[in-house]
Amino acid sequence: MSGDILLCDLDAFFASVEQLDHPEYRGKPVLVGGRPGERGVVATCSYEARKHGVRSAMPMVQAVKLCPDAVFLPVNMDRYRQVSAQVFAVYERFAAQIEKVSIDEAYLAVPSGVGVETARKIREAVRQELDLPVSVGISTNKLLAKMACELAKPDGLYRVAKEDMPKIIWPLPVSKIHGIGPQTKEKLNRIGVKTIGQLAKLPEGELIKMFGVAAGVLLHQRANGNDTREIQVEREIKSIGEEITFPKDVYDKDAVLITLMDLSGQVGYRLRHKGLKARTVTVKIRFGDFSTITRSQSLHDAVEGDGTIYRVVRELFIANCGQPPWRLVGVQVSNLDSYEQLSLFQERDEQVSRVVDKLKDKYGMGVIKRGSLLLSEERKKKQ
DNA sequence: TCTGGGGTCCTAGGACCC
DNA sequence: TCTGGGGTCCTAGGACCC
Repeated sequence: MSGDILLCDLDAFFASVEQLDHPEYRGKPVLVGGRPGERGVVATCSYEARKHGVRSAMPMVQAVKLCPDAVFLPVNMDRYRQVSAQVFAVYERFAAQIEKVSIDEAYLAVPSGVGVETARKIREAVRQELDLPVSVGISTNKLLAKMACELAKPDGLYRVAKEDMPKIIWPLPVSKIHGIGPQTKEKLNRIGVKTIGQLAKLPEGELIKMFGVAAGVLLHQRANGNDTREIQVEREIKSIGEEITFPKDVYDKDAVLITLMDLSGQVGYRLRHKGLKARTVTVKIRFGDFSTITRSQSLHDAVEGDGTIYRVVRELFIANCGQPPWRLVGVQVSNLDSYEQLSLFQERDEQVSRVVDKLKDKYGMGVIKRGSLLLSEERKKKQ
């Protein structure tokens, strides 16, 4: 299948939406993320903030030092999802095949040769109708479209042809390749490989020795601009999880269990809404020293009820919780099966969970907290 | 400086089976 | 008496991305 691939990436998306909703923030450094002074990181920052050295994923305390006069805002995910849907509706007018990568990023497949023209129209439409900047990279495969988009930012459009590789792509550092993170970069730098061009000339066998077959072959291909990944319109969900970092480290096991019960409920709710059941339940524990473990259990029968999920979570936590303090806990389900029709003998827990879901749908997530029930149960057990 | 939350994919070892 | 080889599933951890 040949054609043009576009990567559309909304610039500083969360910050841009905030500047859209609050015109008084335009032209100012805007930081969206955790609250300053508390635990948390920068989710997105406007380009005005980037001038001060602020980056996404940076701890908030550090960002405050770099840019104390910035506008600090919490993440308003519902709003961003809403705007994202509007943007994707625009994309649909210009491409039949769209792969949603994330809330602010999508690959579009368009006929060969019309990439630049389509990109121009998309940028214009998104700007006119939604007043948002979107950068677009154009090429013949996903990898090069992604790299082109990096060169297009901010608020631009850029096309990279395969023939342009040596001139435009090869001088760039290896870390610019999608999939090369800090570890891989460091490993390559140690053998003197700094640029993509140097990586491209390295024998494939060498890379396989260093990184194993899968990663070695991939690195060799990517450095040479080869990428056969197709646009995936429908992507199957593999796991659903919720986790939380406590505002302060917790020493009270019962308090952690209450949190785990709430997280189990949130995960179960999302699971049932997707029409799925899970065969594997995982609990994640991060300790005060930031060391982190995960413990999982696969079950004979797939589960979907909040109580069933929590029972496994509770057992796993109690058996593996080590010594306090705890910094973070999480609940994840995987090994997902699509949902079967209710049997006549469905568990009571599943019935209860569905009633709870209906209430949550109607009145919002906050309406029912089973945690408080748990606390009294835990206390009873102790007495 | 003190490190979020949502994911995907890969590796490696061990259990178990034929 | 000296212990193959392949396949699958499970578990834990790590790299990476947005």
